[in-house]
Amino acid sequence: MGTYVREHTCNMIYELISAEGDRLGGARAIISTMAKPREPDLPTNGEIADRLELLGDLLEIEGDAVRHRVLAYRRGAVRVRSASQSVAEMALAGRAVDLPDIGATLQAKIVELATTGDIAALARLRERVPEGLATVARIDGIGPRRARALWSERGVRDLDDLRAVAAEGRLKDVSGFGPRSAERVVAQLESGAGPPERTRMSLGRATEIAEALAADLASVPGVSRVEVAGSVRRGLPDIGDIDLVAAAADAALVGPALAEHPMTRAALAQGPASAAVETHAGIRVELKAGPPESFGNLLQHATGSAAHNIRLREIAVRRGMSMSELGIQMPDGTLHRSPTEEDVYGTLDLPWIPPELREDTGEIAVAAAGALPTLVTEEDLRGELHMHTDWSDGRATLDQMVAAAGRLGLEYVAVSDHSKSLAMAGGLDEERVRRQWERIDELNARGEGPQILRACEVDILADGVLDFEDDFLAEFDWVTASLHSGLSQGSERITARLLAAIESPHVDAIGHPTGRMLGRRTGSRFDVERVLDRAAATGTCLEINSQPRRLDLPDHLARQAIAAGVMLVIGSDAHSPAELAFRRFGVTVARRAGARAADIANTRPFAELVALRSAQAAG
DNA sequence: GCCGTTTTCGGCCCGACTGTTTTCAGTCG
Repeated sequence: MGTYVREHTCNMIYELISAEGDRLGGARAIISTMAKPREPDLPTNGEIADRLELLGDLLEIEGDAVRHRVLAYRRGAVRVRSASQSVAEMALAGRAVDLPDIGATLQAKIVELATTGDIAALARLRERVPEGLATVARIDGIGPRRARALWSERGVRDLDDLRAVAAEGRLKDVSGFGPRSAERVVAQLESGAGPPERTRMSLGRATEIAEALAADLASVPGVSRVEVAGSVRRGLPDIGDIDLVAAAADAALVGPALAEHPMTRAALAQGPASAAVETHAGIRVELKAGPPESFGNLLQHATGSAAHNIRLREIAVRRGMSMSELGIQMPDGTLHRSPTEEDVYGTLDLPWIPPELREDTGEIAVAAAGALPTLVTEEDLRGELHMHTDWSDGRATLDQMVAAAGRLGLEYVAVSDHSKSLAMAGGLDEERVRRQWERIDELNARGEGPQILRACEVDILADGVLDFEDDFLAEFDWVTASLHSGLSQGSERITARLLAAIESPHVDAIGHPTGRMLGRRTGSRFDVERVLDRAAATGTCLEINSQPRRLDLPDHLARQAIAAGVMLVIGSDAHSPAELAFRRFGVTVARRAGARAADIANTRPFAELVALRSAQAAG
């Protein structure tokens, strides 16, 4: 019965998603791009998106095109960039039009790019408008109109021309420019040219800064509530800016408090309803403030994503309403203000949608059908199955780690230090493992605190052999197998190593399956379809590693794993007591993947986990 | 250029902040 309901709900969601036009179609996409090598001569999604964007930019700078035509190119570019399949392949098969925002015209242009290497319309446009102006227009405070003015009034065709004009002090008389904006452009050109790459940081670091600021601003007199919004609240793995919202009787009080905060390096903007600053950590913080009566509207608006909000506003418009951060203008002209987000969504006849799902990937249709899953929460986690002690590369003792897990209310905890081949991390050989077990047995004998599992993070060696013999592995309560070396091997070898571990009757989970490190290295390539298929068949769990630099599996693969019937585990990979708190980020990834508690193995009591494990050993 | 639970034509999300064209356009999120 339970199983039926679960699968039925899952299928329903999947069908709705498919009906939405493959917006959640990461699954098939990843399979096709990772299972077989992409045709080497086809343009990547990024290259296609760059061309479409350039087409839109140059059209806009030229100034003759209908504004919405420009926007259509830009929307198409965004959609192509975020697509998880090869859009060139899709276009060649006539299926790119299945993507939202891609029509017959854009598909034809993508086919043209894929087959001839260029787009004729773009080539003609380049003859009329200098390509370099697109870069000029991307400078902070310039934009297409001013770029066109620079071109027509000063003959500026690229960044170098702009530098020359600026150096001669001939910027300030260009229409649209005053002394302030000229100064701003000059400053940018001097500080290393071009549009600056804004600092990005991990979700973990951004969350820390955002929550500290929110707590401090909440104590400002007259402020009743401050919440973290934006991409931090949606749980994206890497963060470009921090959004905060405040409820205050007088909104104008909050901005100055942010500007004067010790973390603030420079104020960027300041108005009665919003403020922006840059912190010493180099990240931009946006603050919006409003009255408590419409706090729900403000929080919903600032949480985004932009695409999700646009979709909602379109729904509102179709019903004769108009939606903004101030409230929802009803058909009779009154402004309906919502103190809570539930009321905002309710006004559109939708259930509240968890922030982690607000990416315009089909979640609104799922919500409208009443088929949103109840997502897993941190409170659902009963045990920790991946953490280290100072027996290997952890920074705290076994006793300290176990005690910390106990304080978090965990029922069971796996002591899973590295195996012998990972010498760099002080990996344990069989003898040291047995000594560690003696200590575990002593602690368990006391009957206090969480149940401690004999566990390990065993290396999957470069040839696919596990770092411990089968007989020895059989003695552990929980075995996580991970790749730590040879991560750049080809897809075939990585796949073979993962499959070897998955097929072992003693391996319970695969740790950080892709090996990605955010901002440092992309994950290993492997045959996702085969790995998921065998993991499901053998009952081997795949880990969502909660370390902010890993977050691995990534959300799209976790979603695909759930659809394939694979059980997931959320592991902190903690190397200190404080890092056990990273579990919240693993939970966030799981939620972005649409995971319910039932999809996560360590939401179960240990007895059930043992049953799962013995079923696997028997099967 | 895209798209349809009012539409295959006629629309297309919304407001804040900044600087400058002193009543608003450009830019941004």
